[in-house]
Amino acid sequence: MNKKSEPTIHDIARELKISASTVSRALQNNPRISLKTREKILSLAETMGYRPNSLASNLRNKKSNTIGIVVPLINRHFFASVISGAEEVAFKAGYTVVISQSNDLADKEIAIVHSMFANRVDGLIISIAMDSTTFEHLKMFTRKNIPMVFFDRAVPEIETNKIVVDDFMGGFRVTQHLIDQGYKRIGHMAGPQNLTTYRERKSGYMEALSQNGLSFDETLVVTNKLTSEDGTAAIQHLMSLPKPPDAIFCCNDTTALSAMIYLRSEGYRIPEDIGIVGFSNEPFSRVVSPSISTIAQPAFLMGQKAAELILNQIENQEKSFTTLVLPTELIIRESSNRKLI
Amino acid sequence: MNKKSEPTIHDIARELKISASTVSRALQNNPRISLKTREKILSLAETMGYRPNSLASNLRNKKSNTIGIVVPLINRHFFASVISGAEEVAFKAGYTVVISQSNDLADKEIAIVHSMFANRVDGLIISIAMDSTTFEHLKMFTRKNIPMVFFDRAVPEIETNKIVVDDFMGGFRVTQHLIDQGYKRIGHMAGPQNLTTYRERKSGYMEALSQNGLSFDETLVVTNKLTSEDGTAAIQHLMSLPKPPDAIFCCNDTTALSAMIYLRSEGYRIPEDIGIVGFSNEPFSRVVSPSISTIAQPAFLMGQKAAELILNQIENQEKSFTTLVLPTELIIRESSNRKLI
DNA sequence: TGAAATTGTGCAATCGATTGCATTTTATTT
DNA sequence: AAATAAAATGCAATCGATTGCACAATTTCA
Repeated sequence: MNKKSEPTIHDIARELKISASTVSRALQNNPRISLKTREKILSLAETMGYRPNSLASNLRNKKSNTIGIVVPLINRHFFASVISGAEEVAFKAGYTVVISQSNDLADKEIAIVHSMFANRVDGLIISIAMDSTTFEHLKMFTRKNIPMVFFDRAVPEIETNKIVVDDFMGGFRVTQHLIDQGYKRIGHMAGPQNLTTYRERKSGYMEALSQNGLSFDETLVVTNKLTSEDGTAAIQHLMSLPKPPDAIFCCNDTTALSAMIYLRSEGYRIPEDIGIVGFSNEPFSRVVSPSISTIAQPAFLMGQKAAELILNQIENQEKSFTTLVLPTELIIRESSNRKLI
Repeated sequence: MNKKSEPTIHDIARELKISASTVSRALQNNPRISLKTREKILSLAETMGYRPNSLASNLRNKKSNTIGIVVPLINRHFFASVISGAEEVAFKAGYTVVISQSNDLADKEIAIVHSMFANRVDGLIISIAMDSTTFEHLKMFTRKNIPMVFFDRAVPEIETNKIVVDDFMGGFRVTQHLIDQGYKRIGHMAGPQNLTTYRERKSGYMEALSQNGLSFDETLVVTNKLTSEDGTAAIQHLMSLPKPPDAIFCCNDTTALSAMIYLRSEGYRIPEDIGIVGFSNEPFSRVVSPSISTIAQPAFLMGQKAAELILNQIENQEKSFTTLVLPTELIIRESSNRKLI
């Protein structure tokens, strides 16, 4: 590759017949260097096209100025938004962001986390893989006192910073809304119950039923991985029950959409015959027809907050852990609005 | 932070009363180290919880095993998909990916690129900011022989690897399709003409008109930044013309959607009265109603190819430059399909 | 058994920037 | 002018891993 290696502070020093220390200090605007020398150095650095080598200074300073972000899939609106928010804050603070996706595979997540440690990231922002059941690789980070923030999907048994949305209230609001709309048999498409996120949504759902004197019917709950296909399979199953539901709270918008598509192909009217509510407010939910009622999660904000938390821990030696519960917002759209609020 | 610093090869060496060189070699499975010593070392490394420090080895090897990716906005489906594809390939090859977003601002792009150079990325994958008009920061990379790949938005004057979709054919196909559907006055919402991408789409549009004996009417072309608001403003303008268009080729799906929403609010029927085609195949385009005809760009593939190209240059010292033109696919949906193909 | 060949390890420099402490230079004071 | 204080710069070690070359240990062969 580039044989002609880059100019270093030593090259500058040699040229000016001074020491590398002086050059280093001048470049950092250290007041111990006289204005005259500093200007000479800065100007030569400029003409030589000098660019500091972060690898070297990171090594010496034992600090990489890098934050790692691990998500299940970059190519998902929610995660991309979180990354976007985190990158924005990190960049402004002079940090670089390295990103990897676990594809929801535990093994890949472990490999990623080890690689991030090898790169000595100063902090880790992570939403764990659906598959992950052991967390030794993450405990390693807390043991080594490397700041970490879980977002969206957290590990309860690891004590560290967490940013979640209020999934319980989200599930509760959705269900209450459906009840308010006069739906009587409300089904639920749940996600993997090893993830707090989905457990909480289900709890909120159950609580709302209970508070309204509706009985909880386990047969109306389908648990799957929430892919588009899962959604189709689930809705088929639910509608084939002896007493099918008249409304469904889906744990994400993808399954909500699959359900809608299937229901419409079967001649059901939405929201008149069946009400549908999703979760996450995907970009498409607003524009499909009927538009999908859903819960908005402040993804971009979540990323910003995650980065702020991490930076606070890195730079201010903040030791205590924070759990941030961001509010969710119920967005009522056509798919559940039969009383036309 | 972590006072108790990490175990290093020296710690292992001291413990075993051997030299750090031996440890280093053993960890790399260098055959010069005897099996017995190697096993002793590996086992101790394991129990000490040793993790190599990439910063140090990167410095020594003058190689960061890192690829930089710069996009206008992470939080955009197309870019997120490219990143996702590139990350996948890079990770498999043992590379870390650092990502930044320019927000389409030239200044931020420059800062990012400099920071990536400071971090000594081994290669750069970039889609330039709409705002960028000077490219000194990118020429620096080519001058230093650091592999680079432009994707989607390339800089013609810089000779390096490029991956683009066939924008010309995309524009051509869209227009030909509209003509086939019997539309007579076809308008165009164009993007910033300093970007090849958008110039090519427009050229394709003009060529199709010409090949079909339709005259090109400059007043039917609106050029803007393709935001949702731009789309609304543009469609209002176009429809207020004395002789408004009966079809519009929008340079992205976002503006196509804005246009559709406005047109429907004004009582136009789509596709009967007006045909609309977008570009990029956003996830929402398939599911809105009417669904939006558009051009699919193989974003994930683009990211994979970009990473493969970069890796090939890094690892195989490939010197020649490649330009990859990926095919586009016209997806005919409701918004333009009045003859019901 | 001794010399040559083979195998295994260690020394020390290197990558480029940083920094505590020592030293030199300049300015200030008496 | 000498003494002291203040300011500017340099020396050398350090961060942790790598590697060419030298040296030591072991094996092989005559």
